[in-house]
Amino acid sequence: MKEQELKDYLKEKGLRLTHQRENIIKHFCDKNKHYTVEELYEEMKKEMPGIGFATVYRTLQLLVAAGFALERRFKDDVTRFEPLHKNDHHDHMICIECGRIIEFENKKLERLKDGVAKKHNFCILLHKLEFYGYCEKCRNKKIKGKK
Amino acid sequence: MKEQELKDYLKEKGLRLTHQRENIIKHFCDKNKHYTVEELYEEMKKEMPGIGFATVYRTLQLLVAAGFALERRFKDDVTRFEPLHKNDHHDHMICIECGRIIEFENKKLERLKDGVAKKHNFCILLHKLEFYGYCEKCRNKKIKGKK
DNA sequence: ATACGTGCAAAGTGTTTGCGACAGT
DNA sequence: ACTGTCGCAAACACTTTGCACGTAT
Ligand SMILES: [Mn+2]
Ligand SMILES: [Mn+2]
Ligand SMILES: [Mn+2]
Ligand SMILES: [Mn+2]
Repeated sequence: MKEQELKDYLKEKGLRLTHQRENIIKHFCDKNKHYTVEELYEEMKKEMPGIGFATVYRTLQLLVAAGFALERRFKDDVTRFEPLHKNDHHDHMICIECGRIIEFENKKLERLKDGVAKKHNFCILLHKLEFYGYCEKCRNKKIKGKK
Repeated sequence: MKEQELKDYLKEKGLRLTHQRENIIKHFCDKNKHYTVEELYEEMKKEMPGIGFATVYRTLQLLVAAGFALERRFKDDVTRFEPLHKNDHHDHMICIECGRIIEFENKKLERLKDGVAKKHNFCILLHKLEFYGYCEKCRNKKIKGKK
């Protein structure tokens, strides 16, 4: 379980398991969301009214350093964090109407991407692939609206 | 020629061709670079010592609105602008060592991307594809360094 | 007891804007 | 002359950090 792994990581690094960290981890790690610091901070305040923004901020950095979260930034230029569930890599489609984020993975696309990098003798370490447009729901709404 | 097209655009919109705009356009539009506002501002100061940062900033916005430049943002989170040469679409590989940007286009990748979007009933309007890693030069340097 | 962590507020950074003076038409 | 534009400086919108106090170990 994620929480135990985290505890081990903290111990190994000589870091402490505070109530704040424990609660943040419990709240964050099993979600499937792309949180801004602000968003997570707002949710945490409900459970721990005194918690500080900086604590949430620093705990997210910690989770990234520990390999339990990923930092992302989409077109709105706000830093977001998502819990890393497996060692899965995925890319994103973002609806510019409702903000919905659809995750996808496509092996063929990944292979093709690696091929393109190789063709340019580029040693690819990471990549970013994002689609922006309308999700199914919003596109349907648009079509209806026009009638 | 680009400059004439711009003049026509300005006239059509009731906007003015100032010395600042003229010089910025001359300097920027034929380059093949991805400028931050600051970078272009520094270069423009050499030709027009009194020019203001805000003028460069607003002129770049104007060029984007007019369809003569594209706004981009890579991993360093600074807004960049590149002159739009044809109606070409391209994606980028960015060297995390030297900052070199390699542009590429791959029809197969684009088609595959559209297919993936379609599979998810996502109406794709724009996309971002960036590779980060080492360019050929920097990768070779790294290999030599290790010997 | 000893650091590490917290909450607050301040500082940092790049982006954007209000405004009075200036200049293209 | 009439506006649009300029340069400056201030405002913004986050993100990051310093510090005195609190707390896990
Ligand atoms: Mn991918
Ligand atoms: Mn995701
Ligand atoms: Mn593309
Ligand atoms: Mn480019």
